[in-house]
Amino acid sequence: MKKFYTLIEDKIKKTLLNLDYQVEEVQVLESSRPDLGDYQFNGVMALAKEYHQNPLEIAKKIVDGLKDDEFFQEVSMAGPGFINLKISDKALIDFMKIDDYAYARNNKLIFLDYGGANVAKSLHVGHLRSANIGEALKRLCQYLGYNTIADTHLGDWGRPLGLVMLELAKRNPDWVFFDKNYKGDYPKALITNALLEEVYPLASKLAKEDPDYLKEAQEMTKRLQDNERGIYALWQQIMEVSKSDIQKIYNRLNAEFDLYKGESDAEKYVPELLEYLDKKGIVESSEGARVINVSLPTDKLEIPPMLLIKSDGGILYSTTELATIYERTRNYQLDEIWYVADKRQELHFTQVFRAAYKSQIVSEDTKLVFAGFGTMNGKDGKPFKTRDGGVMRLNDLLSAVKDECLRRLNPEITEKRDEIAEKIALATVKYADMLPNRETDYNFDLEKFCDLEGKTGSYILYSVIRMKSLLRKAQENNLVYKDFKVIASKYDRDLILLLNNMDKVLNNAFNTKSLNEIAEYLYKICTSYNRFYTEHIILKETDKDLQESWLFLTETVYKVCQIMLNILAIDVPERM
RNA sequence: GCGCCCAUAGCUCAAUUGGAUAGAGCGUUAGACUACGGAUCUAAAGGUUAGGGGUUCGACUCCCUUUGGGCGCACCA
Repeated sequence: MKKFYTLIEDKIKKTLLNLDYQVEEVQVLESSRPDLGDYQFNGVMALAKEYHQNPLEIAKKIVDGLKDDEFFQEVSMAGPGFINLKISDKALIDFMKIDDYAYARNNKLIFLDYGGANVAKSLHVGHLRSANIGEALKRLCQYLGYNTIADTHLGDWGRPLGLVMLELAKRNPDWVFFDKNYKGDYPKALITNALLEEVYPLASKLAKEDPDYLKEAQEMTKRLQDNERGIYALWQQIMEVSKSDIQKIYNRLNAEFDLYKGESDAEKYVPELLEYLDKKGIVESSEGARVINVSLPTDKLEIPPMLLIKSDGGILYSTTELATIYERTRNYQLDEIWYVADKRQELHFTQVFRAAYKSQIVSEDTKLVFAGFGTMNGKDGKPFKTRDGGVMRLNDLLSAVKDECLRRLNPEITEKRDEIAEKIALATVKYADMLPNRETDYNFDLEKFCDLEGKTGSYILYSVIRMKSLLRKAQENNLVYKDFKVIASKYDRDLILLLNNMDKVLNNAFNTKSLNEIAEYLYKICTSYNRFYTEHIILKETDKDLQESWLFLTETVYKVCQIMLNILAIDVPERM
């Protein structure tokens, strides 16, 4: 991978070392004052403090050390000691010619846990963020050379299942699943998604209103956890139906998981885990329950203990979560595990992570990372509800946006209209979802998702498709674009500078685990390109060197956009 | 009660983690097509970064404080 910032940073570092300033790392930033330079170096003030010297004198020495380098067109200082750097056209042209956009592979393995769907419940818009962010992070890791494993970790074991089965039992008391003494085979095909979608919300509501109903649900949950034969058979049928529905929607979202494991898989490891923990001697009794104390002496505020076993002997979310880590670290040699979940779960994960380290289920050099995202709220602060009061399903959202895309689609396109509209809709939804900062709370607004103009996924696709179309026409006219020769205008130059940010953007995104920087970057490239595009009539240009350079630049921009879109898991249709 | 997070243009969001003049989209207003795709492009208006104090060369960012919101605090997931 070619790295433009590293080139500049190395030059500055070398200069500083020559001047006897001991620095580990030098950071150059894109200039906030384009009138003064392309890049800025702000480290002088810090050096002045460290070495008790006048910052302006240090800045002067650095400028003197750099200004003869033909890499720079201009090096100057300003204000309290900012260094402004303007790159020479020759350096930019040389860098443009380098065709190296791949990262070296490394042998690190990152496990990503995202999606977090619950079975027996159709995916709704609240599930969007985890799937989008998680999938994009996974692809980002892969692009940067890491190995990855993705698991959606289905919620398939706890009380929700107890609730569903209780309601089914109330409606069908004569079903043999519920007969403890029944020894025969169980009937098939009793469960449908429509049934589950009706039953689950109802049972959930009843449990909130009626303590007795809740108690019965707890008993049902316990029967499942105790592996009662009929209950387990019914559970399997629910799983089968629900899982395929969930997979369908994740496929629609381009979320590709290596594993569709769930809490039920981790549950098998619970007895082994409990034995392990007992041997470690870190499990304590508290009010009839079994807990792990996870507070540390260094804590400013107290972290409450992690609840391992309920007083009725049942297990909990935290227990299966810990068992999941136990399972994963035994099956794979992991360097990091990333959790992409609503940030309200932060305390829970803090407890689980600490318990995992304390019990040495994971070693200290395995990084457990919680990448929390902001909560999705409705337009009026209410949680994303449609008019009828229900939660909007993900499929309905996608279909609504797709309708809008179809309505808008170029009427001259007669083939594959549905497929194209689907891709544009997905791009629009995904882009809108990934544009805000990962940690900020999110206002769900259907109208906003249906907007296809301005800073949207649809705009990005339009721009990229237009680039492709231009390149196709150039090929049809037998125009070659094998080399980059001249920078003709500020539009060309701005675009080139933007392209040079790529490595920096990807690494920032990786370090902060947020995609908005990539989404933002894509938009910047597209607007910059569209400006360039309207300024130059490329196919009509008579200066052949100029024309070739413009086409070469177009192809490079196209290539970079494709890489970014691929990371965000957005597909580009041929036309739109 | 204890604690965490948030408050930026009319609306929805950014701000390279302490850098120079706080940026985008939508909306509003005014413009651009006998040329490569108008889902485009060019402009304008819009800000005491909730209020107050502090830290320093420099604060949307860090500290204190007031107000207003959201969230989490063991047998739910």
